[in-house]
Amino acid sequence: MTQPNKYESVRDQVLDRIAHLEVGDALPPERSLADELGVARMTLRRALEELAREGVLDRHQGRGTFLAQPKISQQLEMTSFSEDMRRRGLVPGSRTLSMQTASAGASLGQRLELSPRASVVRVRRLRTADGEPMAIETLHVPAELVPDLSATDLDGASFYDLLVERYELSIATGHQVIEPTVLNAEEAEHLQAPEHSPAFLFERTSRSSEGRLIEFVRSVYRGDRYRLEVELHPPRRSAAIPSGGRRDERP
Amino acid sequence: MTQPNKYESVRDQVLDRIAHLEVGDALPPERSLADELGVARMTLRRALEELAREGVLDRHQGRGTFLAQPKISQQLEMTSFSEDMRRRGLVPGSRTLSMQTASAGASLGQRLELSPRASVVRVRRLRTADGEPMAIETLHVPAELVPDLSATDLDGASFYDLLVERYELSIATGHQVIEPTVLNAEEAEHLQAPEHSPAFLFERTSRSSEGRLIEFVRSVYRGDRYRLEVELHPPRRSAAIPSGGRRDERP
DNA sequence: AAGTGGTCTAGACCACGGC
DNA sequence: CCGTGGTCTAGACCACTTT
Repeated sequence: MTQPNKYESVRDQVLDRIAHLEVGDALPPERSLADELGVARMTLRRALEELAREGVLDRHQGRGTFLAQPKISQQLEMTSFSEDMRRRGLVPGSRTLSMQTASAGASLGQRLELSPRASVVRVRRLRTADGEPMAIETLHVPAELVPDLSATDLDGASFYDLLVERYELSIATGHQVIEPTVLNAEEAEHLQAPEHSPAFLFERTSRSSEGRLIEFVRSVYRGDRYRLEVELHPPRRSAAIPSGGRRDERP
Repeated sequence: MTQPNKYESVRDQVLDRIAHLEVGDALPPERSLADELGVARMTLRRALEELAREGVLDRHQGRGTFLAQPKISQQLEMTSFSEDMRRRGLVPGSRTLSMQTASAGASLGQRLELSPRASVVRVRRLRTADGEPMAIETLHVPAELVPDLSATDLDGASFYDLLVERYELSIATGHQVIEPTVLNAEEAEHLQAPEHSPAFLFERTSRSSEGRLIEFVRSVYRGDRYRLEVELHPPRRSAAIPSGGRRDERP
């Protein structure tokens, strides 16, 4: 039991416990399952809530809890390109276009919360899916975080895996801005798509669990091969800006 | 007390209770606040968790709970255009471009889970923010759900509010596909933006809590005025597809 | 050491679905 | 009616931050 919180380990125990079930099968009732796992029902429920939120389980009051159909649109999570492609049933690949180390400069320094004189590694990669060009990714990382990083390290590999395995850095949270754009001539050439054709522009900054800024990534994705799908959640009532205004009042 | 769940009313009471606070101010400790509101601490915590998830509060173990800076990036929730614009600090508006009722036809019938012969209301609206064109929205609703809907009903109003107030329909969940696109000549004219300039294409289907399909909406947003911001959450460990694979095992 | 939020417990009752 | 998940309670202890 290396997890600090019991409900996390309970979550994993539940996953083991239901590994042999088919989609649509019912789980044991909460009371029995809690008993079986030796935890309070509230603790089990916390684990089940997380699994339901992740889309693994469907819960219905009065009926029971069931193994859900695996979801495809678990999008906009903090996944790497590689993981994202695998979820879409494609084989991810990578070809490094350029790599250099230089001082951050004003604007990049600000984004990475570094001194403008700090050294930053900039890697430009063509990302492929099933061998076809999918995106151009420009990665910026503080040089001190990734000593001895070489271009071949990144060929065909997941940067996030490399961070964990070699530099013991793991990314915990991120902030991403998404805009529509069109391909310029150079991007179009790399991506083997028409110039001016629609594309996504993603700008992501990622932090470690300690809050340290680890990367700034700018990615351009072909609009004809890549799209986002999201499940929209229940409208959070008035919420959000509690500025004196009236809350919703029911008659 | 018209809310069925106590934690919902507690949530609203907390919002009232903190309405006069400035950003960064501390809330009373959970124990006192629970006492004051006459509920168990667990119930109060459920309300506080929701408010923290919505971005209204920041909570820090050992320090306290604080009124958060209003967030801009609460994106990709199931909000209406009107609500979305308000959150961005803009004044939403609407001008109905066209409205007609016709039979669904094959493809639209499929999307709306209707017979191809079923009657569907199609409304095209120009959506504005601070008076400037922001998006073109094409809404499709089964006609039987919205008897006597007229074009003026929708001028300047939120369709979702109208659904609730007049038709007693409320939207619970949705599925949205997001693609980059470019404006065609007609869209460009309505949106007062250059032809071929980047734009977002959203296609959304929404359901009531009973699972009934209520609407299919196709929206084109100006890429120079609208962008998405998302907070990326921790990578859900192996999860999601519980197909016999090993869960993460720590030594 | 004191005070905060975070977790966990054991049990009660409620709301809903199916028999 | 019974069994299910959903809510709520009162209290305990833990982990973290500040004094």
